[in-house]
Amino acid sequence: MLNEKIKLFKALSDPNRLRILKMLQLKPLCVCEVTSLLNLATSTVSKHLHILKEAGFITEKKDGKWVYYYINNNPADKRVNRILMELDFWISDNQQIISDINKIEELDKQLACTP
Amino acid sequence: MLNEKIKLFKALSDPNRLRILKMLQLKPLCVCEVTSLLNLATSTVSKHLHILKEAGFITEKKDGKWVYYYINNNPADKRVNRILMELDFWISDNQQIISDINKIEELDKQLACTP
DNA sequence: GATATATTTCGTTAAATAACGAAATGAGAT
DNA sequence: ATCTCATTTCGTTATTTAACGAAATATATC
Repeated sequence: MLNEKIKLFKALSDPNRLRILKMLQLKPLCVCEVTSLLNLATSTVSKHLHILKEAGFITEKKDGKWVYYYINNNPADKRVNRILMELDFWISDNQQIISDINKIEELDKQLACTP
Repeated sequence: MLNEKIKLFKALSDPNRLRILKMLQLKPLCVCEVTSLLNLATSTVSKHLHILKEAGFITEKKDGKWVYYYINNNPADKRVNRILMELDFWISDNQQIISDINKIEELDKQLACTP
């Protein structure tokens, strides 16, 4: 079904989801860290992560109390792999992305994941 | 702006627009031909074509009474070029697309573009 | 210039999407 | 077993998107 093929493009059609992908390429992050970086409601972030996972871009793994999200290193869909490999080609030179990456460096998990 | 980068993915996030791209790769078509093939309202098709044009995938050229749409051979955005070059990679093996292509072969312009 | 006809624009409707906060869930820590 | 959080689900709202038909526009042809 053509609608199935499109899922991938739809997943990439949101600024926040692209930001998440780039973040996770730097290192795996738990939901609360991503939430802190995007400054969105946790429920919203959770949904974005779900969409990215369904499309095959990311995977999750529990670690202690937290669920960490990872870039998927073994995507079933070769197109997903291509996009992940060439992500910079598709969303290069973006100020928002650069700022995100800087924030990740100085991210204090203790602070980000405690109310 | 990240929203600008996304325009390309959004343009690809619709089944009918992907069908149009593949059709035009076979040969240029006027709006009424595309309309006849997609079986949608002409106004709807016109909008899809506009979105594809805005994203840089296609160009238009008047010929007689008709406006013909072409795959853009000189996209300003290198990403657009990549997608056009590798379109089969992104939407391969789709029954709908195959059926469209068959219909184009036996398309009678006279019939398609006259009420 | 008038007419016929293809195409675009406009206004509306229905469906999909993104966001929020609150409530429910689930898994580790006590 | 209970408690404590992080996470997900639910219900709602606002925005965006896709579709239609009717009306407006534009352009060959007569």
